[in-house]
Amino acid sequence: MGIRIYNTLTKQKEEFVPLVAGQASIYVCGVTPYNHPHIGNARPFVTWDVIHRFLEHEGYEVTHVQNFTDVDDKIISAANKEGVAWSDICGRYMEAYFEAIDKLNVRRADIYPRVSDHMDEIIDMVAKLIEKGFAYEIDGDVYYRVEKFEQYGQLSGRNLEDMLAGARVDVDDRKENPMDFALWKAAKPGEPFWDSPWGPGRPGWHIECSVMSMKYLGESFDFHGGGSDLIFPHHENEIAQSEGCTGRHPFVRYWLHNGFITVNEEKMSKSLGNFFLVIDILKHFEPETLRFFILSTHYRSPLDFSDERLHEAERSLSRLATAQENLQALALIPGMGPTEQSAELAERVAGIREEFLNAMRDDFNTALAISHMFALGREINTYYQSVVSGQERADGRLVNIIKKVFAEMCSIIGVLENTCASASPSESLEGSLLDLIVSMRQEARQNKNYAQADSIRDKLGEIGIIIEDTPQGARWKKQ
RNA sequence: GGCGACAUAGCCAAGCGGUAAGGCAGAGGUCUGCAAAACCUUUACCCCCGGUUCAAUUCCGGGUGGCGCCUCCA
Repeated sequence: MGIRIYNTLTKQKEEFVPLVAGQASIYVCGVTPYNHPHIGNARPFVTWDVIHRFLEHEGYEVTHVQNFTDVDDKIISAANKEGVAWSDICGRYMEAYFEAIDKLNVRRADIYPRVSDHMDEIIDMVAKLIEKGFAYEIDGDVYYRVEKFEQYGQLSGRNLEDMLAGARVDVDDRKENPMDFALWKAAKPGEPFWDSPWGPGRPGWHIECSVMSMKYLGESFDFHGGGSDLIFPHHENEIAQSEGCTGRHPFVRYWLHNGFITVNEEKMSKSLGNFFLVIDILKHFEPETLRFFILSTHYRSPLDFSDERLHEAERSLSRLATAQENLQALALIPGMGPTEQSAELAERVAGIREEFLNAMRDDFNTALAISHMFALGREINTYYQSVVSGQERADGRLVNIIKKVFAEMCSIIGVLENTCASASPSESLEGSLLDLIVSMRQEARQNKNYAQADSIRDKLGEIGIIIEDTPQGARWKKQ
């Protein structure tokens, strides 16, 4: 079974056929670094991280490019406000971006191109568009001539007349058509600028992505992603620029757009001021919880954000973490040969794995895939209980298979990946102290001194440590 | 005004032609010294009205409701 993908361009699911067999090229619209990333920003990069991981799992060699729009009005105004150079603002928030994605266990893309490093290529492309008749210069500005590009509106499903009818844009009399958009903007006082054949200025918003995606991935490539608010005008314009320039179609084979994160059912956005910064959420929740929350809904659906939802995600995830703990406990029990039950379980586990993978192959349906992780968790817990209670003997080979499958799922979703690792040095003292306390409590229990045992448990609970008694002794975990 | 997508249990959320996955919360039970965790059982006239079909939550048409894009925005 191949991978099926919903393509915004055709509005339907299509079989993924890469441009080059065995390879997958991805360009994702990244952030404008003028503030810490908010979770609306986090959704595309978590989503694309999973897509990247899954494509690799399926054997594709992935090239993943994600840009930084480091030349922009908002950066300039932030810099002016603080009285620092615009490049300082960019530097600070690009760093913040990387800190956030590292915490969210998002693997790095292969290339992070910046607009300011691609001025020559941008100028070349604008010049070429003028030469081909797709653009014209007025007073140091350069505009794209939308009427010249026949398929304009194809991606967003509109035509020029409709757009004009409902136009809310300020009409600029100098433009040939109100929908014509800027490729190059003449410099205004106090703004950074670059020299060009049309005088000093800076690029319009859309041209950068055409230039940088084609530079690193070629004139035609597989995936282009971003939030659905980018469909129009940004991605529509990218197509017009790129295909107008190269004459090649398609510029992008599969357009993927993620839904928004909302708050009280309204789009989270900086202009509405209802946004939550990743850095702030992580003061109250584990990064893994936020990641799991994002992935527990299909990427195209809207996702309403609230503390309550996050708490739910936390509890759900801990269910999976418990199953993982049980699996690790199982691995420590000396294994014997297979039994009839363990053979059946092995079969069910293989079935769950297939279903998980099929869910991912169906337009990266992480929500469905995760439900199969819960199914596996249930199997693990049941098996663990029957082994621990002596009803069933441990099958070492089976335990290894389950561990492999569970780890495989975790590595695709990008969650519960490092829990096997031993405690970090800073936690090891804490860990051994807790082990000591737990063993003292065990002693009390053995002496039937339940009052003391319960008091220890309660007091640990007050500081956020949960004690669970199991047939093989007590174990502790952080709340 | 133009365009697009969405409406599934108390909440969240998959499915999208053959009468409904999963999670959270709730109820009952098993296990436990007691808990916790886990396991078992339990909770849906799939927004409304038409149509197509042997069969529709799933397709088509029309409503209703909230959402997004058309202006910077992930």
